Amino acid sequence: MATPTLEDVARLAGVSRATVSRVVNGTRNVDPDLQETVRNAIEQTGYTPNHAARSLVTRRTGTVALVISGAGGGSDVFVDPFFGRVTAGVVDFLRTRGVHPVLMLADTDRTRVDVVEFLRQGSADGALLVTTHAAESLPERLLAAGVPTVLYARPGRPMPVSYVDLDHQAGGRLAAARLVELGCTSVGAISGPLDVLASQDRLTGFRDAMARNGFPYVPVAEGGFTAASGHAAMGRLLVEHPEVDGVFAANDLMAQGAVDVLLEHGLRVPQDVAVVGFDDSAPALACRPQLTTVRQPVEAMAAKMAEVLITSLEDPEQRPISVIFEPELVIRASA
Amino acid sequence: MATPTLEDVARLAGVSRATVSRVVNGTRNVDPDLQETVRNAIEQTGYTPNHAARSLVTRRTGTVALVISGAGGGSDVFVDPFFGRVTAGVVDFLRTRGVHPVLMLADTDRTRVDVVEFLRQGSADGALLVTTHAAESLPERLLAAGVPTVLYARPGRPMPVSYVDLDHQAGGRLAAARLVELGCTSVGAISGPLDVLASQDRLTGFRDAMARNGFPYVPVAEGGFTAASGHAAMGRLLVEHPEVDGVFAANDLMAQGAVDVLLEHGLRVPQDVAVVGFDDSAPALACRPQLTTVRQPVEAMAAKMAEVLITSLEDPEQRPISVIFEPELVIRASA
DNA sequence: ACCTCCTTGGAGAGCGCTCTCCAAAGACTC
DNA sequence: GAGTCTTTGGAGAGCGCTCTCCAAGGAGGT
Repeated sequence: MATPTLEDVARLAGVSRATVSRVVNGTRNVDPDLQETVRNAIEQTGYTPNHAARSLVTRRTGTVALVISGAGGGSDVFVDPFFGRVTAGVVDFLRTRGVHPVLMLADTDRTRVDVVEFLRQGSADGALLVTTHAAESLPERLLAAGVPTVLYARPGRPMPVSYVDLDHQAGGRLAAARLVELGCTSVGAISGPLDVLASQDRLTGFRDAMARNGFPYVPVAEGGFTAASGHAAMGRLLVEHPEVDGVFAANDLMAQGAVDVLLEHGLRVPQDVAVVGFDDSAPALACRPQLTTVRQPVEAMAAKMAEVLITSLEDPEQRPISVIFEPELVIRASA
Repeated sequence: MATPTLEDVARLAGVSRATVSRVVNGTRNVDPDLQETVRNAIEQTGYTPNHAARSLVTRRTGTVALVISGAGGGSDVFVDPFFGRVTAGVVDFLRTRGVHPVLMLADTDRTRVDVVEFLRQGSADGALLVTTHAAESLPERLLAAGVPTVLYARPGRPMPVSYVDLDHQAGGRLAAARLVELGCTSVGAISGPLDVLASQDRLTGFRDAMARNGFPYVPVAEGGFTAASGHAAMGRLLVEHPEVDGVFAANDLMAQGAVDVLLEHGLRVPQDVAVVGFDDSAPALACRPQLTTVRQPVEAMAAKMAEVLITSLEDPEQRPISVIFEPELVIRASA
């Protein structure tokens, strides 16, 4: 048996297609008795509205694209707990609005084109773009295609697009203040990739605050936001500055790697070297000692991002919005 | 300007709508010169096929639902690296086929109904269901609704549905063999939630193998697949069996929690107590000492799940398929 | 040269829904 | 009680696409 259509329900209920549509969508007034009849007919036929047909006329799909633009490496972005947290936040908000996210990875030019195509086809109503690299071209492409878009993180070049972001510099300052407070005399930093705005900002904030506290120079080793890269970066730092007694790592994964190296070298954390991480994600708690870290409320930020998109979908005339979140220092054992 | 339609392209190229459609979709032969003309017209108008319209007639959407049925708790399922790995595997395969996953959480009855509705509306072509609890009702609901479905993990009750799974019992046996090989004389197990088939199977396999090796009784503490629950379970085990020198934890997160407790009690791992985890996910590597663990090839399994769904979408007459993966022991430092 | 077969383009009928318009009928005003 | 306004249901025109059918023309067989 073919799936029942509006027509079938209408015939069974003895009304017009329009009336059934009104009952289903709750638009306009429909006589209560008639409504009852229609509902029965729906029940009896097991009718479900066809999404494609509806979508064709309303020009709405009820889905949004959640685009994750890990620069380098395919689907292994998911090993970073960051993306899981973003996903969680987005899903958490969208589900309250009956909207569903379709997950897309944009890591090559080909896939970036796919994303734009996808949106232009009207397969989704808008895009949530989580990108790290400042040079990412998707924001402008999406903008050019007229796709409602919200970014996680400010765009590399100024453009009229909504975004949510963290005050990364403030986060860097928080970390510096903690190390200074602990009386560290020789501090170093493990930064994220420097083509990522957030990395630059965290470092800038950290350096500025250190400078204001009498540390004009801070040695920096660049990492790649992975535990292994943090491990390597800490190793380099240690070779050049064996006297280091305070380290700021630009995310928890790298902090974890750094702690490992320190321990391997027989140094105690935090007694010999204090370590401050960034993000406050799962590794911060799993790490021994547990990490003192700068909290980024990823879930809340992601949820906000979804919220901004939904509102701008409802009112297309709305101007771009930006929401900046404040980081927070979470003191645990490592610093 | 309104978005261009097939009609616009056809008019510009001086051909019929059908011809443009043929060029776009590559169906049937079209004269090369004409093709060229049409392609130019497409280029010129900036035409993109409308997804809803196409979907309405083809009855295909090019998306599948990736349903994650964490029993208890909303979107925090993503803190478990397991789901990130599943997502990665699924995305990795689907992208090669131009199919996109829409992420859905089924944690309440309401959301379960939503999932079924979603599929019945034809918003997606099929469902990938990742569920842990044996009592999950979605498989039968989906089956009843005639939705092509593939499960990650065998269904709680036998039913004609495709699935991929791991030989969890073999995994349990692998862990047992390792502890026996190390000469442990008093072993305990931290199981997963016992309403999860995989937990039961891992435990059964472990117990059977231990029994065959002269350990008729193995004390068990039930955990909940989180680090905290592993911590608590290990604590209980230690109270009742302070002499324990070998532990099998049913996933890495719990193993990590267990190791923490052991260390807190001044016990050395693996010298005093050997610990074997399960999954070989990120925490296994992050843990100090790094975990010896039973590897579950989650990404490959998830990719296979997607593949099975795609093939059954292509051939709806196909009978259910099941694919069982073999676990593997990964020896690191903890055992 | 006639007939058949194959290739290729066009016409047009939907796919299932929403929504604008219109008409009918009841509720008002004065 | 006539005219006006306000409900509420039905008719029907699309939304943009695919795909079946048909016709035209060229190739091949006899």
